[in-house]
Amino acid sequence: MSTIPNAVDAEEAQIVERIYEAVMDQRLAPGAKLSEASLCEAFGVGRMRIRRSLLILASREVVELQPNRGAYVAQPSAEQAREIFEARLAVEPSLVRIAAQRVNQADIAVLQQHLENESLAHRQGNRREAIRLSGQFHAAVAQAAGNSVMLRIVKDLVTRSSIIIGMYGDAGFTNCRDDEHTAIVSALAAGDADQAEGLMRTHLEHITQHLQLERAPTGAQDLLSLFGAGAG
Amino acid sequence: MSTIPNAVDAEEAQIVERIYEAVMDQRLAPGAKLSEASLCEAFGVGRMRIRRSLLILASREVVELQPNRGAYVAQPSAEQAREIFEARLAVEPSLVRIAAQRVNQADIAVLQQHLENESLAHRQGNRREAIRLSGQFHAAVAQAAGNSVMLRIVKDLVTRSSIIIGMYGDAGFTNCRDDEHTAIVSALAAGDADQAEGLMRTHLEHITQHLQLERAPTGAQDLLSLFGAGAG
DNA sequence: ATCATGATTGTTGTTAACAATCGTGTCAAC
DNA sequence: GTTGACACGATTGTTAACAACAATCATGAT
Repeated sequence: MSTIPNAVDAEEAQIVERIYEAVMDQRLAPGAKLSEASLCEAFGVGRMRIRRSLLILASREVVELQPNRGAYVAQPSAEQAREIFEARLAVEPSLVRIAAQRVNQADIAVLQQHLENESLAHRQGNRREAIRLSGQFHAAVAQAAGNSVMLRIVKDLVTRSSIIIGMYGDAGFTNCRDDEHTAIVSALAAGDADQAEGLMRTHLEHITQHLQLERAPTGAQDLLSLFGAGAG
Repeated sequence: MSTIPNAVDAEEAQIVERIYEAVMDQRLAPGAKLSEASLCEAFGVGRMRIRRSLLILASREVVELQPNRGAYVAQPSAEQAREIFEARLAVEPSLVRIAAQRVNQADIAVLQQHLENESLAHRQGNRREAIRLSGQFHAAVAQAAGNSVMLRIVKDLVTRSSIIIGMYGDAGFTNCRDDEHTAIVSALAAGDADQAEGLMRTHLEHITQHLQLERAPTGAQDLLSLFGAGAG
């Protein structure tokens, strides 16, 4: 599902996508520094590519560019967190309604496969994969709705949500409860738009309820071990 | 209302914003070429700034970056047009509902001032200003809703809508009918969320109905006369 | 006359060196 | 012992020159 920015360059899009995913499954903590030199080494590309990638990520507000200081993984404020989840509550119920009216058998199969993968990751205790898939489920719904514009919007919101959950979420709480995902897919398979919309709304409300919007940021990390030498 | 991208640089943000607005009020036609040299001359800045600005615009899909060919104002396909208006129909009714629940007297005053300005531009026959304000009304609603994340989303969608209307719209049709805007503001002032939502929905459906999704692109233009020598 | 071919020109992409800025550690003064 | 200034090192920002690519136009063959 390479839902990368505008078709600037394949290599560049891949860099953006990998940082995106690293942020999404919390391998990159909020506030982590993304120095140009480290990224150059990690991805084995010139400084220009890194610079452009960081600018794209900044324009999506996944990283913050501090002038003369460098790039850092974004640390949304409590107010921004509120706005992001309010946006999701405004967008995703409508989105799943659209999906319910448009899905075909193949889309359902894809979603069910996704549920399977989520369940597997949970059973295997693969926390990172579970987090990543949990977030990507919402993007998969957008994909099923057949609207790439909304897909992009949801993907950005979900990624920033992962950061927020990392900052303000309960300790053991990952991202979503997958049984709620299962219920949504069931409603989609039944073509019940009302139910799907309602389930999505309550699902998002559940996530929001597990946030404690008074917290402190985390630390930095090592980039080379994440991206360098065949890790993707 | 400087709702520019991430706080990269004031000068850069201004360049992005001005191109944004030029696209929005159709001074820059769909498919118009944005050569680096012309923009450097027009804005009086180095190539690097222009390059970064174009990348930001491309990541918002307002311009298209063709490798080794340059930057062009985007030309959304009929399918993309459908998706964009479907997204607006999914987002903006929910947004105006939020606004209805949250607006205070000052917000209403701002919106009414906006209606005033729209009306004035219409009466004066200032077509460009009318188009610009007509689009910005929807951003103003997002502002009234107090959600900067959704403001950003709506602003991007509205800008791309302007391109679409330029490509696929009826001849005399500008952007929105401002009496519908007036009705929405009235509903907001009355705090009637249901009515506001319904009015926004029908308003967007009206716009969609005035599109003829089978057309050809337009031509190119002169950039220096647009941005150069004190024109903004 | 039309089409293919090749040089030319203009534009974009890339690189590397340089300049500016910020954070840190050291040293002296209080 | 703490605080301030200063200098050093590291990182980012900028510029300019160069390379690569695409479009255009002229040329010549069919």
